[in-house]
Amino acid sequence: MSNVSLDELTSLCKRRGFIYQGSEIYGGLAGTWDYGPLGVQLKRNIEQAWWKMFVEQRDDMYGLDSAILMNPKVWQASGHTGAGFADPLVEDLETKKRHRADHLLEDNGVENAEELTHEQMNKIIKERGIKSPDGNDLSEVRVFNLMFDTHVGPVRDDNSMSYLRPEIAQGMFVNFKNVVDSLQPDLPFGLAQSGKAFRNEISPREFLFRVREFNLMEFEYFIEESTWEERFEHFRAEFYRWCEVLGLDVKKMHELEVPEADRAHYSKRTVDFEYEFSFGTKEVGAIAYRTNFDLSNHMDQSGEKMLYRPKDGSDPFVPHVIEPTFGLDRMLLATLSEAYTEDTDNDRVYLALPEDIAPVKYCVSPLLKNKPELVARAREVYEMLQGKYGRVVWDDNGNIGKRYRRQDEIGTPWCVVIDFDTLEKDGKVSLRNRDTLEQTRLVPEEI
RNA sequence: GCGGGCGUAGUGAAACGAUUAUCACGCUAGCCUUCCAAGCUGGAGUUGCGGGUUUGAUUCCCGCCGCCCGCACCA
Repeated sequence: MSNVSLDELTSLCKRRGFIYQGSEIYGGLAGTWDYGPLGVQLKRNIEQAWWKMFVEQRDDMYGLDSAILMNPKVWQASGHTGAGFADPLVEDLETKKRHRADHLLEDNGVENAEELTHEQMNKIIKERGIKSPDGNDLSEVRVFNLMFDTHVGPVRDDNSMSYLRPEIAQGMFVNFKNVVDSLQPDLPFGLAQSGKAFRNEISPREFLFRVREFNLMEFEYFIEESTWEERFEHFRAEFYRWCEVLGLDVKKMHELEVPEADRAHYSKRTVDFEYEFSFGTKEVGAIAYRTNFDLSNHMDQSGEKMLYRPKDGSDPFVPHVIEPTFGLDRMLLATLSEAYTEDTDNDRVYLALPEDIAPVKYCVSPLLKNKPELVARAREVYEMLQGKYGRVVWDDNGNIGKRYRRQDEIGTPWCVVIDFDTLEKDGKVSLRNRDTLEQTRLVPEEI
């Protein structure tokens, strides 16, 4: 619909109270954003729509809300303390370009380089005189860990070290046994949760797109191995149904079949779902077939039996997993980009947000502010609508056109105006539609 | 993290080594206004942070923070 620039969108978000830069009065903190009053309402509406569609309206999905801090053994079992999240990097001393040390070694004929320690990598680079792709000397190997570390408890030593979770999936894997024991779900079933995750990105960019603290919504859907392709396709279709809830144009959604070399360490197949942003076509969600990598590893590491026991008495097994992931902030950014509409015919900008997720549902105004009888009736209607469909706001500032423009910019789908005909004729109020500008008249009880 | 550019009200801009930093829109109070940013009269609000040079710094210099572009990275 629109191809709004990030600058314009960022500006509107700030001006109207959707999103502010994190810690702004102290000069900001890169990669963090704060949701203002309208932004948090929009975010919650999206999250709730997701929960409703995928958890409440299905009988095979179970909700969960696990802790952000986890036992560090979780991250060893999941592979996040190794290559990928803790990358060994070297720098070209001339060009200052950075390269993955393990990739460079493999390019130079060293096998399984990612399993080497950094000391071993340094040694090989020195012994064999390995240069950068541009033929220059290299710096020492340094680890760049994408996980934020922290310490749990009063003593700051290696034993107290933990991490802020870089993904929310592990909370569902480690609770697999608990849910099976307490609810005895039949396979297939899913665990769903939404929440914060943290990644210490090298360079945050593009507004809400690449950030250091973000919200994910995802589920782990446990299946029998033989059914994985069928389940994968099911969620692929569901993904598009979800995009419609957000009002996203499916023509702007693109699938990227992630080649093996680029896939996560746990994944046997991954499809990224990308949206055409003004700054490029970028990932907003994905579906990954994680096999039984996670449950198997947790079973090995913890000694707990991560097994599903079929009720027909056949052999227990470790289920496989399909994992659909939705980046909440990225989805929200796509939703705003899509909704942003320049209506030059009417000299206005409005957010064509779907009614279910718009932060404000109704605005109520007296046609004129200086007529007490109009104001009084408008107040009654305002109070009547309060809480009926979510957020309702009152606006009597300036003139009616100004109020419409203001509500347009925050995406309020309906404006209710009380005028003289309301009082003198039939009690009907006007209901103005954000997108069509059309007005209908009806009694307030019919709204 | 590297290289380049940039940082003045909420937004977009202007100006200056020196009196109280300007303008538009927006916001706000009052008047007015019988449905799409009209008008009138008021009001609030700005030099990112820290240091240096200087009689005097928003302006010049340095550091930090942040933003943009490119590279790299991106489970």
